[in-house]
Amino acid sequence: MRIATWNVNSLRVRLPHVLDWLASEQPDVLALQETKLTDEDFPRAEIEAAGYHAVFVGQKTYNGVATLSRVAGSDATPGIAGFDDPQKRVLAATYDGVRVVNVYVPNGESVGSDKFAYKLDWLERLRAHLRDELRRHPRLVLLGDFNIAPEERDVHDPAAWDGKVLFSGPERQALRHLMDIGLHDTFRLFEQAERQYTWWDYRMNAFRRKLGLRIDHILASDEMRSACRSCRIDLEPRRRERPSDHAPVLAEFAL
DNA sequence: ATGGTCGGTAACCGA
Repeated sequence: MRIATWNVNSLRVRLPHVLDWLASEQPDVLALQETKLTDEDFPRAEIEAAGYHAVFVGQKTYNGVATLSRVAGSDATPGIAGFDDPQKRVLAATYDGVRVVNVYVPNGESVGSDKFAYKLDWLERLRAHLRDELRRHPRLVLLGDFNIAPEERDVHDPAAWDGKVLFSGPERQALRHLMDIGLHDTFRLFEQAERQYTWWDYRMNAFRRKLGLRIDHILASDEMRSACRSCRIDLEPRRRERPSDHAPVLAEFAL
């Protein structure tokens, strides 16, 4: 079972890239973030023509998540239980007994801002929610744009990013705290080359200069960790014309 | 040198 995540930064603009990537990589599940469109504008027909089912929860202009899949998902559940958040950032569904939780974690704007406080609060609510989900679903994958680089090796210049949003102490601690419930970074289960990132600022030729951060993750429960066989970042879509600022991440599970 | 580039939407906000 191949499970992937990709922040597309507007599904309307990136649909050709997504359709090409589905054809070339043929993931069983692809979690998309920042679709930036309402449910009525979701390109369902184009996705289905490519042989994929879709569940989605979106809004105008901002946020929005969608999960595409070869087989239809069941028990699709938007949001975090008990948290009436108008921002559409979470969508869970079950595929062949695997609970897949697709998240677009708040960006946080800058350390100390209101949006930063929202990000930390949001992560704590997600943690409580996932603890319950894990009890019900031992086979669980939590994936998406976390807007947090876990370690120094996930940042092109850790000294410059020290204390900055996406790499600040409170954010990294919140991510560790979330992973403490029993979630494992599939990327780090395997030997990886150095300086591998999933996001590069559009400005200053950051991608060409390899100035990135690894902020998109595929986390696996204990049972799914045991089944995980690989995890890699695909840079090919980021090299194309008019790319998303994020690259897709793909993990393979022996299921 | 505190900028820079995108996307969405219609003067800027969010990332």
